[in-house]
Amino acid sequence: MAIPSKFDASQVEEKWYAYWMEQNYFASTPDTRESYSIVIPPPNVTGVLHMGHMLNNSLQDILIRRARMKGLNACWVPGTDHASIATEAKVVARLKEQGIDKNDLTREEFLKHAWEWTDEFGGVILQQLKKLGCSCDWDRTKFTLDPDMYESVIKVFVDLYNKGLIYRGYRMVNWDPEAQTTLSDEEVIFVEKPGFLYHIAYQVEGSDEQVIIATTRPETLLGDTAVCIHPEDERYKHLKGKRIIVPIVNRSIPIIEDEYVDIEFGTGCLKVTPAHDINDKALGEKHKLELIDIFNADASLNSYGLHYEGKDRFVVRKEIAKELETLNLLIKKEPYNHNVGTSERTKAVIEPRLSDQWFLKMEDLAKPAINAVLHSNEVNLVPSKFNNTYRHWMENIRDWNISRQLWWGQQIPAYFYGEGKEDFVVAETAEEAVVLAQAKTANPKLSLKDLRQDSDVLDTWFSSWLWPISVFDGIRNPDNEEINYYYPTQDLVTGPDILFFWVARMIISGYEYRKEQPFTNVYLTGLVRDPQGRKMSKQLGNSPDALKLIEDYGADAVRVGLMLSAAAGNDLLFDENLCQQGKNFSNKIWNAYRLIDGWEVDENCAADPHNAEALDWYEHKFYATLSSIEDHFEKYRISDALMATYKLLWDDFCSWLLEAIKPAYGAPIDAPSLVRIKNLFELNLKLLHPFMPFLTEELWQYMEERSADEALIIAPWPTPQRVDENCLNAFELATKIISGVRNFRKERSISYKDSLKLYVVAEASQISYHALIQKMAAVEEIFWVKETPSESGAAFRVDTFECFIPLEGAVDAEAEKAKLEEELKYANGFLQSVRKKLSNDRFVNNAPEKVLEMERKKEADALEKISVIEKSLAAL
RNA sequence: GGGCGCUUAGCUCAGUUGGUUCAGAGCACCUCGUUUACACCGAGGGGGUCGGGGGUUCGAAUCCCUCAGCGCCCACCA
Repeated sequence: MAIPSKFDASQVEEKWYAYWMEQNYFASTPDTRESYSIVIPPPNVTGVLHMGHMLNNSLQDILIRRARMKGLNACWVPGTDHASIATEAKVVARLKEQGIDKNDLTREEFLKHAWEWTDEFGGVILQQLKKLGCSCDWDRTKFTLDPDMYESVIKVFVDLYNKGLIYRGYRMVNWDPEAQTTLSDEEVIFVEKPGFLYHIAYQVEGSDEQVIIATTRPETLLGDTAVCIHPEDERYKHLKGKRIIVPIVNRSIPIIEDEYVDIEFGTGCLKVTPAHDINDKALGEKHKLELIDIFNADASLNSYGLHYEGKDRFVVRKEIAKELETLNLLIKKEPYNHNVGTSERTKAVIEPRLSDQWFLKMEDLAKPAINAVLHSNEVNLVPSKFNNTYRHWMENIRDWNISRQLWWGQQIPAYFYGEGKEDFVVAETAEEAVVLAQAKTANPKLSLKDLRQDSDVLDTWFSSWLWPISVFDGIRNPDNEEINYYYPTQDLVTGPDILFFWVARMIISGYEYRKEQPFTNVYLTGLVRDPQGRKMSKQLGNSPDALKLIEDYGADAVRVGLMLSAAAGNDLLFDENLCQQGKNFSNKIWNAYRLIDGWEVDENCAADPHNAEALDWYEHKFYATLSSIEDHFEKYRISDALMATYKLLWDDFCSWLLEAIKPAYGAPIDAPSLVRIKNLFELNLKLLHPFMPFLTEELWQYMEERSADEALIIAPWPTPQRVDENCLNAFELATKIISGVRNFRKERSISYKDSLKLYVVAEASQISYHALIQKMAAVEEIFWVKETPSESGAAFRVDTFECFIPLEGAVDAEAEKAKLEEELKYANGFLQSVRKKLSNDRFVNNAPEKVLEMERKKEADALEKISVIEKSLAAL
């Protein structure tokens, strides 16, 4: 069967992916082999594939494919995340389009819509991963809201509650007025926004005096319950103990003193609004101030807003400034930039708000997780520079607000039976709750219908932090075969943006629920940016369509393109040219095989010793490169591993080996050489397979008929062999001579069709690969001589060997001379610097013997080179 | 405001404990080439005082100090 002249990626990709699936190569079940497992960072169920997914899933596939070939029981668990706030926002928006208001629906009705949405779009992204070639064990696909996963989350909540680690607190939380839910601190992004610093006059009670306060949020004065000054502030000493009138509302509030106030800032006088500012809240508690919440859930003003009731806070800010102005109370309004917290998901400006929420105490839970990364190295972050970031966050960890005022998610298993703060019980089921409530209230008549389950759901991350355990059912059945076999997993590949959201918390839950790390290595990828260095975003429209890229270049090419510049932790400036480079590489390999495939064999022909020589060399080169590739993989330097493979294939295999053994036009190749080159090509395909699964499987299967257990995807990874360094060095010397001759031709515009004679001042035994030199440099004959011939021609030097090529007339003696003098000058300068070192006593006395030896060798080599050059000069 | 990191060829980056092969790679660039695997190619080539300054050392891209520029994380002062 003749191989097509072009590599048709799309057709090949579909064919082999289907074959791999059919043969169940991706599937894993526990057996006697060592396990190697990866859990996918579950993408949002409604998400679509973007460049970030392409990057980290390519990496995971490379790792898992290599592990599989190494004979490990490789298991890559795929799945999706319910992404409560993001998904709920999308569902709400779609309902709105259909004219349905979420508030008009019951919880059950809403969830029905959400599930419909999930079933419609959910998993699209998993289908897209298949196009990339991802070899996930699809039978294991999980969703964070699957019943078993749900159950695990609830079980953990109850357990942590019973351990006293989960508590309910009336706290200042981050309120997203658009999604109308709280956010964890991590979900709040501070953005610098232009605003104003308003200077407002407050009347001192029972006096004509006015006090000026400075604020960026004048609308909150409606909730002011004190004005605060610094106890040492001379300007305001006389005000101590007095009261002040809040403008517009005309409420009398106390003047309090606290060192919290910065005398330097603004007027040194601070209005205190405990309900709407975290610091003011603290002041309020310290000074026992009244607390006035002036906002509704959507951050419009409530009845405390008086005539502003119902209007949004930003509208009120403007209007109240105007009113103050007409009252002559607005003294000054100066432009002022300040940081404003915004919602990561909805971009809405966050309001600090007091409410009842559920919290998880983190400090003690974090301890083993700190130790694992920073001391015991049970978990390695790659690159390790993230250790510092990790430490800082973990050592200053705050309690985790885990409740969300949403419906899409795991409903908090707390059941209320009364109106009191403590009138609730926590249980896995309502039935258990009844029993608990009866006991707690000492009321045996209390029944199911007296219980009202907390309407909030849990933070999405409260389910994904269990992911490496729950996908193997290790929460519900902590001693099952799967969890014991696959846990801990080996590698986790994800972005540093979710180091705290997800990675740190998984480590925490791992130690809490399995007493050991959830994974050994965390490979943190960089962000994918556009060629200008900007983040890829929908708004900018600078993100290429991932699937279109695969269509245009082929999945293998896109993978190669991404890997080529994806050092761990470094942002990657993605340029489509990288995919082109990947495609070029595909083409190169494809054609290399076409060449081999086209060779006619002469069965009668004995093995050509020159071919054997070159094949021997490549074998050594291959294994030398293999060990460096293994080293790169050990250190998670995936792009280096790929680059080493790339150069091995392109330069060593194609440019040197294939050219070396390529038969002359129309001539056959000897059978033993063909067998060997095919074996070597198979080794190449194995090395390449994790990076370019489709192309390599296609070629592998072209080479010969393979049974199902001989597919490349499960072929054994090459094992390192002893490498003969002398062989590699000798070959390199030969290639330098070849390059020398080629350069000689180039400089003089001598075509390869014109054959040359080459004289080398050396013993024939000092240089190997004579036939190779002749063939690759198009040299008709090599003469091994004691002295440079005196005929007309030109010389060049390779290492310390003088090479000479006779050439009629066309040699410019002056130019030759100038060139030689230039070389001589450089060599002399080099010699001088070496001798200067060697004549320095302090160097000779202090430098290690090894270094001295090298310097002496350098000196000897330089001397030899100088003598060679001088001889040539004399000859001219 | 606190902490961490980065600055090496036009671009993206390697350079492990200071010392052969330390100034490198890929891409881009320049020159030549239709030699039947590949022009998605081949052969050859140019290009950096390793951000500036100072110091330690026999010796610094590598260690220390300082300045400049950039990035990230944390906190969030009205």
